[in-house]
Amino acid sequence: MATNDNNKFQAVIAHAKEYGFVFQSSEIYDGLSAVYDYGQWGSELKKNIRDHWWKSMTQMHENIVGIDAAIFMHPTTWKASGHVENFSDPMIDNKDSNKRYRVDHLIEAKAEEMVSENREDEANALISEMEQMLAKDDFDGLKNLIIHHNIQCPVGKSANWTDIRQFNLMFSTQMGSVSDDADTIYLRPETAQGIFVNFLNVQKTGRMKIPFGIAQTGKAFRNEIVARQFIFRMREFEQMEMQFFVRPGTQMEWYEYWKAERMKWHLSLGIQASHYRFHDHVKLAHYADAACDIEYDFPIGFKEVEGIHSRTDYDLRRHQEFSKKKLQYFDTEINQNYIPYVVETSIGLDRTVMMILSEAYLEEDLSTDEKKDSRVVLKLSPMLAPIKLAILPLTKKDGLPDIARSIMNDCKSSFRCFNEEKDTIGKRYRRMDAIGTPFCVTVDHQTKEDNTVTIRYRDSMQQERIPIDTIKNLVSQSIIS
RNA sequence: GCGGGAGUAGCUCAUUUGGUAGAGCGAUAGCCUUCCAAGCUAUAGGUGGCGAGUUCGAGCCUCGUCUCCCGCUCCA
Repeated sequence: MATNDNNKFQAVIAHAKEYGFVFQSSEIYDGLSAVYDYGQWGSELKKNIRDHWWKSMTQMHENIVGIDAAIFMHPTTWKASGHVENFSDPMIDNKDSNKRYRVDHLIEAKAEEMVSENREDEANALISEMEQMLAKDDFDGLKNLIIHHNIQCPVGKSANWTDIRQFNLMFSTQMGSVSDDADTIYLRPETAQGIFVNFLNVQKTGRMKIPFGIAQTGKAFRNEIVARQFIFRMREFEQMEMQFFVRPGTQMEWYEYWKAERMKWHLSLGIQASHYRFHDHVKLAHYADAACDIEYDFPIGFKEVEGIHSRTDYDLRRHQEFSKKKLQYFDTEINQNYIPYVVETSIGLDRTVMMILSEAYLEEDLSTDEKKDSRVVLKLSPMLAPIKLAILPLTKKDGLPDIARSIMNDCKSSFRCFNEEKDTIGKRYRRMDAIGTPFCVTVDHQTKEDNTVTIRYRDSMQQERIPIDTIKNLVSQSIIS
């Protein structure tokens, strides 16, 4: 069921800041809008998610290899991909209702209205006029079109419009010497194009046979008009993408395969199946012949975390046109040369962090008849937890810290450990709960007698005695992805 | 970006009609040595988001600016 619990969302955000997961960028300078930094535990969590994805996609799929392409790409890349054309939508605001609209959406709505009134000819004329103006970036002309046809705000029925403004979603910067006059380059708005332009390199040097995939994780940048909701929509964000190249005509079976495969991965994170759903796209992007999202039930409702798109041969075909290089594959099974079709899986890493935190965050009431008590716990999968094991001497005396230290030294090359002597044992347990540490072992006086410690499990809060020399293996087994 | 709300210590908040800021929790050090937060002592931490104006005097009034939250829009 979709929940809409804004308090929980705010609580998760506050917790993430308080316990060193996520900080606002440049906070001492009042921050930078919609840019965030990962702190000491957030960066561990994020890295663990990325590593798990990388292993699942490459190591566990013999026909998928990874690359790491640059953020800067030749400017023509973005002409070929369609981003120059499609990533800058003219917008207009209504001064009375304060609503903002995409100009093309407004005019298209008017055209549909005309069609419903049996004025098809007028509608077609309007659309073609609009398209000419859009192609020329003729904003004055477009505004005149809106005024001339008395297009009103759907909400307030007002025709009191601002001027039309362009919002380019790509960040640009200058580079020393790019050929000709095109010295403006863009920060990539998606990682996918780095894979497409390397298709031939990887296929030939890796002797890859279709079907095969290329995976990549990395930063992408979008100058969002409105970027909000914490790390859910950031201007600088990280994607984990895989482009799977297939024989034309087989794309739908691979599309279904990857829908199932990616959902399996999501469930491996330890998230309830009922918190996920597929959302099939009805209106498809210009490059797709099928598309869906995997949505997670955030405290603010179901939101997209991952997209799975059947991109046809659009990208490779466009790059072939613009680069004039043959981006084709000779399929010896059917003796044919073709441009491969592509099925893409594209997941937002930051959104996944947000998802994991939302799922794991729990405020538990531990009150008994005698005493009121509660705790905040992150029930993270051990595989993802920033710290795997806390090693706590019960007291600072009697040599207990030395024993704790030797356990620490024995384990820390295998996984992230944490050693702490301060405060009461209960307080230390609760602090570990708050950052999701799955295991705590406590060194007490009995340890000196028989080399055992108590291990305390985060989720159940139960304890049991185990020999010191079994600790490392127990924790190692639990964190295998 | 537009409209609405907000910004005082790490966190949650207080400071009567403008008279140069306090508490609890947290943190640090020590005591206690205790297996599930909230025992004792001490210490640190704020030019009141930032900048300007009005005033003898601004946390409080005015303007600008930055950031956050809610709605519109877009998407990974």
